[in-house]
Amino acid sequence: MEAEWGSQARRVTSARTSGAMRAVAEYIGRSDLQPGDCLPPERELMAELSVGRSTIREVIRHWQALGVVESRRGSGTYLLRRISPETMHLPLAVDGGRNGLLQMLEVRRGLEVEASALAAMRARAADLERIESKLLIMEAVHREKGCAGPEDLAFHLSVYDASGNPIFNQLLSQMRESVQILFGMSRVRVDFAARSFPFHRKLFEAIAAKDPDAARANTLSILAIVEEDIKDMIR
Amino acid sequence: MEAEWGSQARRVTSARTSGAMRAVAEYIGRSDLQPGDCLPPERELMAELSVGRSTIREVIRHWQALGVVESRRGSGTYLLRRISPETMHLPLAVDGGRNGLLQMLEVRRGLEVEASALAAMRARAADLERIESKLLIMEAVHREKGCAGPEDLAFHLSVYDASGNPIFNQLLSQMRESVQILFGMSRVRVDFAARSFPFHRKLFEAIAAKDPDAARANTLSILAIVEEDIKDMIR
DNA sequence: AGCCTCAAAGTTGTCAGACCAATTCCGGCA
DNA sequence: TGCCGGAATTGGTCTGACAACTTTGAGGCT
Repeated sequence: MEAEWGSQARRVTSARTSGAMRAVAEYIGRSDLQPGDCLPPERELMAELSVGRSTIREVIRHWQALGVVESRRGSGTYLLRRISPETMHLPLAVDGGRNGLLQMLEVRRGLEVEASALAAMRARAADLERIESKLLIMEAVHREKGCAGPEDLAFHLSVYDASGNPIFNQLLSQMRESVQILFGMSRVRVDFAARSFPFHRKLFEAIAAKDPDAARANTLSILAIVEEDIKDMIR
Repeated sequence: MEAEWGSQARRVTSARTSGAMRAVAEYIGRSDLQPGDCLPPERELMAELSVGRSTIREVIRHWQALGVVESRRGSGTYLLRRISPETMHLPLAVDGGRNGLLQMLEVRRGLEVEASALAAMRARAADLERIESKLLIMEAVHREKGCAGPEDLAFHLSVYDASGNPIFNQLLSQMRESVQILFGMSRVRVDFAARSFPFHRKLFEAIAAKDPDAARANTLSILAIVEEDIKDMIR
């Protein structure tokens, strides 16, 4: 027995273009092109798919908008991320300015908390080792220089990885990048988020103890400090 | 005093196209076009911006890929979401298939929990009224038919709105749609997630009591049931 | 041999014009 | 009034051409 749950699909691209889009996605999925490699030139794709060049260009523009490829004039079109025909794309529009930054931080909080909880539930010995090593590096650098930007990032990335869900890594990495762009040129005070420093060890301990709730709580503590400092800076 | 925090930006579009993209974004931002309204025809934009039609079309393809506009052959190009030149776009790629579905559900859990917590912190009287009315409708339909798909959706959407952060609505709506597409044609058992039904009232009460932690917990309860049923179905 | 210069080839960016296909609009007809 | 059919409008695609830029490699110089 079934019931309508409420949804609608619409055709959004015409036949040839969507066909070419699928073809390109299949080509990328089938080929062993790695990010950074060069796609075949437009004229070649055009001949291979038996479509006009404008159609090929619109397909490329589409993938470009989704961050899958990058075109360099005079050189070629380069793959940025591997995709396959089954890949789903969720374009996210975020307002610029103070407001968008704060909104994005709230979204990031939700993701970060869940990633930590998952890491606590699923981290294996190897994951814990990796996280702890990043933590030790971070603590050392922090003691020496008073801050530890890249090392902090490395620590959190290792937590995302331990969650076993690559989407968190992808989403949060992009959000961090966007936050820095909104900041303007990725420069911050040396003591940025320094007060969050002790909580990183507590987060690690919660993950090691396989305690999702404690991991959630400590992540919230870290982010509360980070967000407070960010709000200070954008004043 | 400053410190490098680690980031890089790159040029990705050429002069005319990016200029036209900005111009279209400005046009949309300045005009009072609402979602659903029709943009000027390509030939008109072409003349107005003094660029070739192919350039205009590539710009439109770009916004189309990002879900901002939709083109209908013979009719016109329609605005789906308002943007301005300051809007940032974070396209995310999610693997399809069973695995991708489960991963997406985990991401959704993080977002949904945070949205509920924010709603509990910020919901005003009008928001609570809206949420309660959706809840009552949902309960009524549920008692009558045994399920309440669209009404359940309406309830959750009102919670997202009460969070005061439109990104949650945008992301979660897209994820729900994607989940349904992965499901195959949006048809489910009539008793889908029926056991989560009582927790909806508890969630509302937590929000009304301005208790973020209770809101988090009840949202987790709802999602645990939903995820369990989904896992049953995709077996 | 090694390095520099520069022209040729290759590639993306853009324009113009034409035609097709789908939709919409409007006037005439019953 | 209401229906119908053709004209106008609009997006979709192809073709050919040229511009702007990068890469490559041959040739010459040291």
